[in-house]
Amino acid sequence: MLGDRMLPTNRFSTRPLYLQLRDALAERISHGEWKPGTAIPNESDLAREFGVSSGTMRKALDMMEGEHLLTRRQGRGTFVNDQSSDEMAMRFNNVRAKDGQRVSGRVRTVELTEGKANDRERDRLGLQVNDAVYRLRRVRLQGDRPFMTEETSYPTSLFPGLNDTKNPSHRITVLAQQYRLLLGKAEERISIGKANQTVATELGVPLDTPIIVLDRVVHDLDGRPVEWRTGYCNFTDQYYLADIG
Amino acid sequence: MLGDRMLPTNRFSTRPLYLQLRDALAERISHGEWKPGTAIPNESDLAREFGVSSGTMRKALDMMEGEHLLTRRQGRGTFVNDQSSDEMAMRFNNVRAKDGQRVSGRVRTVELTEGKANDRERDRLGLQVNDAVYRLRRVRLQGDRPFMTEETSYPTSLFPGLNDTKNPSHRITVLAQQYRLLLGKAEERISIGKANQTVATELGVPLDTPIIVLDRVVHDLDGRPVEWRTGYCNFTDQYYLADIG
DNA sequence: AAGTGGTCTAGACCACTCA
DNA sequence: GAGTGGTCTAGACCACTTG
Repeated sequence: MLGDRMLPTNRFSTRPLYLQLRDALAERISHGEWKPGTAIPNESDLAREFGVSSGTMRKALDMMEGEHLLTRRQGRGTFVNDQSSDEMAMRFNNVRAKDGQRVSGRVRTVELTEGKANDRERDRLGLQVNDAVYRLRRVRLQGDRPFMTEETSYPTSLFPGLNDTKNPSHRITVLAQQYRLLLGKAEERISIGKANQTVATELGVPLDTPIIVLDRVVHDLDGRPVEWRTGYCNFTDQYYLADIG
Repeated sequence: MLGDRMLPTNRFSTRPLYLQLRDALAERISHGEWKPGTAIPNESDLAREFGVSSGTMRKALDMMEGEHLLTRRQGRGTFVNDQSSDEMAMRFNNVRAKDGQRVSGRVRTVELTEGKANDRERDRLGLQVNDAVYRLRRVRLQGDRPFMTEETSYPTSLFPGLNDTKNPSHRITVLAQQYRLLLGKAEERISIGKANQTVATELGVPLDTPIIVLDRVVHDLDGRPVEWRTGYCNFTDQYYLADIG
């Protein structure tokens, strides 16, 4: 029982305890109380601390493992995932080289600007009329060959001061960790298009070359849009791999 | 405890009980003992029948719900999913109309043939040199306009007599249910291509028109490939939506 | 009111890792 | 051998649906 200690769970709420626990533990991660890569207390200690049974605590921890916040290893412990690791960064990247390997490659940042969100940005990012965004243009290269040029928009409210950063990461997982956001799901729309002048120049292909357009929105754990990216891909040596589960 | 009754779980196996239970219950579905759309016994009755605690039985049932085999509804019961329902059929279809709705549309079957699996079929379907496949060619239409032409291969060993069927379903979920297969995950490779003569004719577009190529393998619950489909899409009014979890 | 799944408890024992 | 997560038990109580 909670007794009279002040803990972030509420016995009188109708929200299931294990969800309240998840929220409380997730907050410890996003607030930096539990740091990436470190171990957290074991299940029974946490259960005692929060005044719940270990089964209920386990349900919360298992859920968080499914949300890529934690990794549990039998005999070792429970660890906070480092979102800047390659493994976590690749979660949202479904572009593969012909050999099946995920493509990370080098990235060249072309431009960073700030402005009022336009119609499409407001739609995709769920913003209001006067909300502002940061816009980044980048080119991704495999070896020396550019295969994707992208335009990315971030709500300024979620990434304050991003424009003052020297080299803002091109990985949304890294940015999110720096700005203490926990990422959840994403969706990506894939269609076909033609290279306009800008895209053609940056990809080094003729004007009107057929290209793949990737339109991706990444959300945080609560479903709020965090990043909108439009990528223009010359998929001569790559393909997109969608897992259907 | 199991006592001396013969039940398909084994206390001496190292495989966790809840996984053995899942297998046993899945078998009841695939064998037709539990029919699509019907309710199965409640949790505590099942637990008693198998001689396990209700918590362990629950873990198996929850897992099967995650595998789209069952649907559980508080106050009502646990039901076997009907894989021929629209909802289940749409699981593997990520093609959307511009308005965001899933595209089902009409389907025209062009050709059904049988033959030895070629190199790519053996690769994608994990077949041996002398294994045979059924091949189906179809055209999918939205309204009166064809937007995808597809070539699909099925191992004959999994779909015996498919060539004698009058109108074999174009939905893998329906075929699987008819042939008592339980479906698991799928992966889809998306790339860009050009319409060859056949594709151009069937889609009603000029030769060499840029098209989206969808290369999909559907597996059963045990990970065995069940269907390989290559779709050639004229995505003027559609796009592909990938969920990233 | 009866029956269902959903949550929660308070343990026990096992499998695995590491000093 | 001490400590961890993974499995399993045998219940209790709650929320929801239906006759």
